[in-house]
Amino acid sequence: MAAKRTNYHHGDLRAGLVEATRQLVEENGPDRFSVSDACRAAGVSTAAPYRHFEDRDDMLLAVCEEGMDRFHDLMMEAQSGYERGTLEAITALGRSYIQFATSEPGVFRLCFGIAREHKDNTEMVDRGMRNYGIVLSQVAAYFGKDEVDEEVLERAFPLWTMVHGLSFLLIDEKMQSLNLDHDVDALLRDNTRRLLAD
Amino acid sequence: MAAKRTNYHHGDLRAGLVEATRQLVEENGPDRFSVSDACRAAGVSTAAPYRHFEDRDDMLLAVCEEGMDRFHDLMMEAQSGYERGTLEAITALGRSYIQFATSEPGVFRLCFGIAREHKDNTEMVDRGMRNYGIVLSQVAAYFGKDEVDEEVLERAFPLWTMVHGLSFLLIDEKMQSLNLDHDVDALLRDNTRRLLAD
DNA sequence: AACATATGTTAGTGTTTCTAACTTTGACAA
DNA sequence: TTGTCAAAGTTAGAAACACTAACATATGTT
Repeated sequence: MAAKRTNYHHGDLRAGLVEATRQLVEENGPDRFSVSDACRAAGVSTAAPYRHFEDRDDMLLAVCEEGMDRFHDLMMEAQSGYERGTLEAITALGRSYIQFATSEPGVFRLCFGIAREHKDNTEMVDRGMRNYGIVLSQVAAYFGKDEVDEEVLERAFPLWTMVHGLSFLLIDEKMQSLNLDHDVDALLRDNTRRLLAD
Repeated sequence: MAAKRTNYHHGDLRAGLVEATRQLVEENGPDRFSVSDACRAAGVSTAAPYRHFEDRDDMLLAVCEEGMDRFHDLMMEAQSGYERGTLEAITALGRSYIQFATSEPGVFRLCFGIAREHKDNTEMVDRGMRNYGIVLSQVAAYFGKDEVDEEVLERAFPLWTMVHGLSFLLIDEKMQSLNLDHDVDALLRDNTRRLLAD
């Protein structure tokens, strides 16, 4: 993994470190991540990252931002196959949420589980709003509206809570440990329908 | 905070360290917790904890177990005021979930957010099942059954996902950062009703 | 070609987790 | 009452870590 390079300069160390950080977060979990590990993976000294990042948290934040963008693409892709404002389109968005969480739980935890600093970080808040906006827009269409009003906000939020919770229960393997055997896809479909009903 | 003691022996250092750990987890978050901090708070040397705990994770695990028990009491207390198997009783359980999460987010994160090891730990799995069992039992009663069958499992799980997700969104302050203004209690009530409907 | 700047390195400080070896204390048997 | 032992503390130190300061090298501009 440690690409031993011949040049003094790396080329694009920042990107290399972000990728190394992302991989390590997936392998060991966000809290087990160490700057040293990332340096070893990138093949640089332990002081090198500090030319590109403030500190350890800043490296994790970069992975977060990148993750949010990847998640955005995933949602856009997911909704593209369905007619706008349909239950299927909204369910597909939920499925992409769960897919993101289960396919890269480390980054997901980083993005959604260790919020502390994100709240005050415009980079993250903007990306959060951008992503949630996709859902809001679909829910608006579902209710036959072309703008997001109070009712849309009220009806969309429960969907978020549900897929968010389901995602965490999945990556924390609560279903395995409690011996619960649920069909995730059916669950997602039924819950979405029920939460939008009434 | 560091109670300087006069005795060589502490009395009940294990309990003292668990309490110090709990407090620190609340103050700084689980990932910022350090054994050294707990030692300072308890007024002992940094080697002392290792007479009572395997390692750092084991200290956090102890806080977890204690937290699960406290959560159990909270749920029992919450449901006691309502008639068994009613929507109100089930909603009250959800409310206690959210109350636990928001009143001690550090411990909540520890119990539900950093599962890694818990899955293989019978102490935690048993407590998890014990707590979830309270919900299952109420949902069974709601559907007029006196035992937990497949249908009860199917209908109860969505409730867990919903309150679980809501709890995380609350403690991660997503509503604040995205400027969403929802009435949590109303949300809980409506979602519970919708998820049980049909 | 000269220089300023960006981006790397080495060497170090202070903190951390955890272990090894030693010390104190309380409990219990003789 | 006293001797002994185990439990539960201590100090000292190893290894890993985050981060900084001072120095080195490459790169782009003039």
